[in-house]
Amino acid sequence: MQLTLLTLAEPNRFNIVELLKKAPRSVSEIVQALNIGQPQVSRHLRILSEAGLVRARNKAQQRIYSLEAQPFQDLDEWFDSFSILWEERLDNFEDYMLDYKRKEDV
Amino acid sequence: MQLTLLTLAEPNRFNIVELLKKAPRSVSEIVQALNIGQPQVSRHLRILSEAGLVRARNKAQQRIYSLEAQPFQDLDEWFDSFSILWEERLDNFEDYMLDYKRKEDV
DNA sequence: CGGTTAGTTAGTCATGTAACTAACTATAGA
DNA sequence: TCTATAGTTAGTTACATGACTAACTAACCG
Repeated sequence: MQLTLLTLAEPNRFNIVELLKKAPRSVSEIVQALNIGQPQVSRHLRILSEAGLVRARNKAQQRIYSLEAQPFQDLDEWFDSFSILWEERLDNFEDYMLDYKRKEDV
Repeated sequence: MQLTLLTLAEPNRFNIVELLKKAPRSVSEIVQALNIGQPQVSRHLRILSEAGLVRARNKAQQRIYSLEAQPFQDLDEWFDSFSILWEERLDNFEDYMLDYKRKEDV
């Protein structure tokens, strides 16, 4: 998960992922969409691939990249675990904060 | 969101956030939990703070840091948008893939 | 085969950033 | 006011990583 975050933090890779969310794409399609050269895209795709975020299938000379579900699902769950911060039962959360403060004050 | 990702990608900051998810904490409590010095923790907290992920309140000489909800909520929503990758209606998703392939073949 | 299209790999360079030490600031208490 | 506690800021160094160019590999086609 740590690895997934690190991989997504790079802006070009973030953009590649956004692109692939809409549909699988070939390397040259990705190159056209971003503002960097083909070797750079290739390298970022390798990093994404090694982190398990994308997968490639061959289509003649083309390589069609698409997203893998798992790591995104993992992060989705992780961020869900923060919902305590905003969810309905704010009152309860505040109780818990107060409780913490009480503990501090000892 | 980009910024939030970048900020969270650093392992120590990730750990700090995990800690603060459980409860607000003072700097020294965080220092004890991690394996780096106080200046480093202080610096990471500043970065987290500038990215809007945490907030501090003063308590005598201590600074008590806690999480801000908003950026986590934003990322939670963003990752939700990937649920097309794994959710129930896989069949529909496959249709959509096939549709894409058809487009390719033209 | 020879060429063309599609993509990857290697090597160099520059930049950003994390860790460390040392010095500084602020609050509390005797 | 002097000292101790709690944290921040500054300056240096080292390392990781992204961009670029050039060279390489693979698949298809005439």
